[in-house]
Amino acid sequence: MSTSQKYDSQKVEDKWYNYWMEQGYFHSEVDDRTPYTIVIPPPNVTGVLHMGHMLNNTIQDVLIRRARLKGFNACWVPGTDHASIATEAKVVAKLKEEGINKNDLSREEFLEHAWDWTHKHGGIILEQLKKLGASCDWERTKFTMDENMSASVIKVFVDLYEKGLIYRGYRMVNWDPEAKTTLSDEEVVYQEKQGNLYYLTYKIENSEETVTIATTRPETILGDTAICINTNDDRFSHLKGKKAIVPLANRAIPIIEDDYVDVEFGTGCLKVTPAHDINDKEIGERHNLEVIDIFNDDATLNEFGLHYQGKDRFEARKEIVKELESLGVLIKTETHINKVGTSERTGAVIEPKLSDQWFLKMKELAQPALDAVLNKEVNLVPDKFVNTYRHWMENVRDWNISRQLWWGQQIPAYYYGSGKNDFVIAETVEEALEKAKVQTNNAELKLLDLKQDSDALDTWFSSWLWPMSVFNGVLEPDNKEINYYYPTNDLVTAPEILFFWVARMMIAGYEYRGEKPFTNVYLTGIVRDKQRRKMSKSLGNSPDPIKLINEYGADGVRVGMLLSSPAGNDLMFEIDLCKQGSGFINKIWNSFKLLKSWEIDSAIEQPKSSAIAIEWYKAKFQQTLLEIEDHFSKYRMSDALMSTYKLIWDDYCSWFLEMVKPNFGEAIDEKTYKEVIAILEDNLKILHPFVPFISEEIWQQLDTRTKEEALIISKWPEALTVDTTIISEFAFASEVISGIRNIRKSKNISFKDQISLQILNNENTSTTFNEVITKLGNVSNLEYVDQQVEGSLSYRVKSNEYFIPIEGAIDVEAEKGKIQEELKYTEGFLKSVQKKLSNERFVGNAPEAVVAVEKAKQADAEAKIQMLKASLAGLE
RNA sequence: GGGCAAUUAGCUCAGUUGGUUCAGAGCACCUCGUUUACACCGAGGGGGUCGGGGGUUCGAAUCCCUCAUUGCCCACCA
Repeated sequence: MSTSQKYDSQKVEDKWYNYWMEQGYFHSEVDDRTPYTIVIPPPNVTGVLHMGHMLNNTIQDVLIRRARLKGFNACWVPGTDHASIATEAKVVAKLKEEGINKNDLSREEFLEHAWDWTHKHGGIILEQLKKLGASCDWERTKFTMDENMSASVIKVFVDLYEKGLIYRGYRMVNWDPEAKTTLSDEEVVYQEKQGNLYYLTYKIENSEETVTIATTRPETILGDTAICINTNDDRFSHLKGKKAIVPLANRAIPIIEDDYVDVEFGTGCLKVTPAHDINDKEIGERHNLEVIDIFNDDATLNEFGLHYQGKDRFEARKEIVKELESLGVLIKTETHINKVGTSERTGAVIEPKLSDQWFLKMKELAQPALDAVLNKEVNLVPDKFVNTYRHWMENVRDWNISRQLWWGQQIPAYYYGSGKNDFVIAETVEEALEKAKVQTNNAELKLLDLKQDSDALDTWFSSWLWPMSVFNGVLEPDNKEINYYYPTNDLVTAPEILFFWVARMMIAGYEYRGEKPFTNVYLTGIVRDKQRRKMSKSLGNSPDPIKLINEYGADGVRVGMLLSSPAGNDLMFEIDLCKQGSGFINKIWNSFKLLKSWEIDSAIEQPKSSAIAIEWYKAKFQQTLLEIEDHFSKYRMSDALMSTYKLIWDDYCSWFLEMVKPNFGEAIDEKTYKEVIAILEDNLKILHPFVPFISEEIWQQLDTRTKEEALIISKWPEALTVDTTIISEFAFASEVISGIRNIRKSKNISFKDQISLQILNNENTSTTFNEVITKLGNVSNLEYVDQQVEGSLSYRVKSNEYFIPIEGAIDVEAEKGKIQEELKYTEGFLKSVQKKLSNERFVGNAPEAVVAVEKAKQADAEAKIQMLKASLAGLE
């Protein structure tokens, strides 16, 4: 074996990923083992991998690989989401580039384009996940518009309708004028925007009087159908029962009274536009007002816009303001900050709009999903999200599930007439026909007489079934896969979609299986740059994950992502993290190179120090493993990684390998070598979830492995409680060695110059201690002497004292100063301890153990003071 | 407007019921060092009155109050 070989991450990673795929290690089938299941949060089918996916999927892969090693039947189901709005927008844009207008296409033609696009770009992101090392069961890859998945959605829709939970309603909804569709409340993002508050004067009919109102949207006066004053506002009581004239439109509208009006805001008078404001709509309903919708679907003004007809709402606003100003109607303009709803997808300003939509009643459905979190049947990690979740669930509102889009599952409502309620709901058009015949009492009805609702369902109405539908658990609720894999174990996703997706999956899970969809929800943070800006394409601050992988290796990037990302905390990503990650990979690789370079000699007897090093490392390993298990059990991934990192770097490389390393030119004894290999193998097992590639590479280089013996399916070491005596003895010894290093350092003694060490008062030491000192003493170029030499440098560890005689160059005064300083500190320390012990209230109230500790401190300090005084005397 | 969380070293964060090991880790920084795996290295080092102020207690980073700042979520005030 060559020792000069450099680690080539790209080559190694491709090699092992292909091997794992070929051997089918990622694939899971129902068997007798306990399942461990994760369903991937399906990325948008036409999306590309970004840093958020990297973090998210790294965590999932760590969990799934660890579960696999722990002997579970690990199943990670991958897939993609059709993402109706996002994908449809992309397809529309692409068609536009080609000079094709969506409106000129039939639904079927458009869908053909959309499928083309999906087939062309779909799955890119899944290929990218493979580069990261994601060990998904690719044979199970699903798409939310697969036939079964869509059929599940339709079945659920019909079922919920029949239960009376889905209804069609004429309601105020969020209208995205760019995508020309409604959005759910969750898809609206409120942004603070600087706007204006315009004060407009309306004339009172048949009078010289006027009334002034304040509005942020002057263009909507064209849709005004009332002026509203507060019932108890005396300032305006004289206007009661009169009518005001809408400027421009010159319509007379009633002046009404309602408690809704805030007398403090603006002028205390409110213009009412029921078609374009949810509050106005409610007032309108209370007062039976006319509703005038002034907008087209793209938010240009319609015929009620008078001479502004056809103009965009914001353009019209500017012009109307000008006209109102010239008419003397606009009497004042104030700046005003208000929150404007925008579309999560297109960014367009949302227009509240009245329209017929499909809704799902949520209150009753949500209850079991709320209870599940409150009684810890489902754990949110970190649990700070429980409050947020509860608040949302307790105030959940009906879900607008219809979208005026084509890309998605079409709503299974079939109209047989033009009346509002002339429809039936059915899974297929044939069934619909039968139902319609019954409903209309018309046996002559034909398929052609039925017209399916043109709307598609909200994307989340398919993804909320994901944990069930990927196992076909909706269409065949009793199939063996769903019974085995469901409920899944962990869900890893972003808190942004806690309501969009997580909550709704729970709702669907309880409704359709009477059971939670997953036990733990790990909510990751948002990946940000160093300036805390969210990483995004538009800001250009997001590195290309694939480039990162090429440069630092997937293992390196995985470590980088996990180094600083506690659950729920945002990750401030910078390239340095990947450097640290690849540095760790390099360290692992080099430690392996060292081991490979050793000559093995079966004739050599095992040195005592090696035996001790092995015993110590095994204990240290177990101790750390317990720590790691604890971190994992609390989903503290960074901590689990850091414990592993330090175990490997500090304990294994810096101490253990130094201890067992044969002297230059010598061979290693066979017994030690075998133990080192065994230790390395255990190391590789616990490293594997974090750094799957390099760990498999080394594992396979160590021995010829059959396909049943690959690291990926080996056995995770069992965490045992061990006697930690040897660990503390070793720590004592390493402190002594550190003392020598310190002196070398402070006296500028080159490593090449051997130094002597004399030990005084060698108490509290053990065989272990002495062996470690001897071995590491060699490494430290140390020689032991028996007698104390005049003018030695000294240092102390516990109550032992160590002297290093150095010819001539000893500054006695400096030595004395050092000791005096230490003495002073120790005396001060002793004083504080004594004070505590002489405090009756402390001794009376503190637990015995605490008092005992203080007493021990006192004794130690007293002993040390004596020793220091003796040293000082020796120097005189 | 309502609610929730946070504030510990230059940065990102640990710190479990107040008390052994309570002021820590990683990174960054500074100094020194090519000795036979690794300069993607080794050995050292500096650095924090635990956001401010009060209180409870023998004892507070930890519990209570208050103020300040930041972040997140929710909400129909024109």
